Amino acid sequence: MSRISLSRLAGDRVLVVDGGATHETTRADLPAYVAGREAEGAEAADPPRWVWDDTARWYPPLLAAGVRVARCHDLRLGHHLLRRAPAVDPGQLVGEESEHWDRLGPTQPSEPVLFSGDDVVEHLRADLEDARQLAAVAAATGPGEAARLGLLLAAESSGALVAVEMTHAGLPWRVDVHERLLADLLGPRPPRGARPAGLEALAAQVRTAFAAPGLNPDSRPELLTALRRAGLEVADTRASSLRRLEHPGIEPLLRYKQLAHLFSTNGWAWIDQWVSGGRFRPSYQPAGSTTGRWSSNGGGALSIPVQVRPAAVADDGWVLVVADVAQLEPRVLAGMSGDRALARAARGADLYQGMVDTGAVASRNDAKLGLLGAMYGATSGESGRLLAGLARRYPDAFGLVETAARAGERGQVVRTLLGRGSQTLGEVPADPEQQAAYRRSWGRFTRNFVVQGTGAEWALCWIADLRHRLWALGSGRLEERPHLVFFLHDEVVVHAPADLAGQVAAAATEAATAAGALVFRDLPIDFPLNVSVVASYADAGKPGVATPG
DNA sequence: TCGCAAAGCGCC
DNA sequence: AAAGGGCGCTTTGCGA
Repeated sequence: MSRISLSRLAGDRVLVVDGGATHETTRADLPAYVAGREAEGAEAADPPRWVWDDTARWYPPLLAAGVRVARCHDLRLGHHLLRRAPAVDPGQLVGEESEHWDRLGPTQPSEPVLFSGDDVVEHLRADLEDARQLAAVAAATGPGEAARLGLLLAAESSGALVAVEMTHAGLPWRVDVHERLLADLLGPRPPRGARPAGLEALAAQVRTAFAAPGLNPDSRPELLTALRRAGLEVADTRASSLRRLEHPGIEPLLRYKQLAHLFSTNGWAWIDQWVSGGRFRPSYQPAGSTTGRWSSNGGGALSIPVQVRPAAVADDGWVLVVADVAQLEPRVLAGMSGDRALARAARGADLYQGMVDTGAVASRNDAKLGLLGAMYGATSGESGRLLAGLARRYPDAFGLVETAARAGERGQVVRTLLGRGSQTLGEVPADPEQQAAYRRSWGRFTRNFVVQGTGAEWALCWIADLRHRLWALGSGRLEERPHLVFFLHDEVVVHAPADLAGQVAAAATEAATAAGALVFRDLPIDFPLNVSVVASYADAGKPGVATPG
């Protein structure tokens, strides 16, 4: 496989290093060059791997020019990952310009790419950093570590490609449907700074019910005062607290809070800002979370509320294929711990039911409660009570999270299955009691880190594999073929021509199996998917069993 | 007047 | 029914 690195030089020149050969091109000529090498690679069934400082900077112009690449290596993500990887000697990453790579942050989508205050960072040599990263991986300590890290870097980089492609293609979004929904619930769009009529009417009801004529329901102190004056004892203004109260004003107040939230987070202003050309284009941040999960820094892609999902509608003649993994994290725990009993329970479509069927727990609810408690570090309540019994049934699985928790409490770094390391413990409080609480809290974090992080790795492998399968199903530009339009932790949405829906669904399932085999070689685990073929995202998962894991 | 923290709600 | 992990976003309230 050829590995071709690209670096920005002064002006609009680009340095291309292809093995031993070096030449220059320009930003304007780059798409044609990349397209040519991709075509050659496709013919030989061995596409090049493009090595660049930041996928979010190099890939958008290529896509805009109609050029899709098969694979890349994102040096920024790679550097960050390897610096924290316990199997890697950080000294391997030190060299010319390396301190700049240490400080490299994600590019902000709002930042104009051409303007940068730091000239050195703007012109880092990709080939030099690439050589260091390759050496660091090759020298990783421990059997199989280099291979696992290589897989992780490839998956992480592939995820970066997916992120840019999803922003490029966008999630199909029907503004007319969204606006009708808003109008039905809130009334017509109000002038800037004003409340919609629907909210104003509810606010009036609340004021009347609590005999508080001047009350602004958006103000927590004012609201608390009004509630107490009405004889209600309440510590805060959370909906869950309010729901416990008996008072005729509570119902309109809860309704007010719900609609006010919709208005401010996914109302007209949100549409103006994030939907264009019939597409919702959020900005994704691969590995934005310390566990390796993605985050998003614009548009709120991590929480497209159920309320507005009816507006996510496929184009005419197209469908949305929505696939999510049932109980991802418990399955990941089974795979990474090598726990045979839990793996056996994971064999069917419903892992929790599997635990009941093998006699480990009395009910499906107990299974869920107990496992979630183990992964999140519950200590008390119903969940805590179940832990001891489950720990005997699944010693390897429970042992793994328990070990991670103890390590975290001691201030040690923990790692995912493929080798991502956790950050180090922060400043520990001096007060003994506070210190103990802090350490326990950190232990809960590291306990969850190993499972959530490995789950993120499985998901990256899943979408990386799916991306290739989708590309092969069509022809033409990316957005003319079935393509990913949304990804969130354990769920994907593919926009596809209706006649390819069956093949897309099959591809998603095959990719899940492939990812399981890649990540959990020794103990392959089933990763059954719930797949829906729908016109609107809101209709996904309707007839199936909804059991987020 | 600005920036930040907390509250509160949404997603997995 | 709530608890336990990870996030983003908006508004409010407060201190500089």
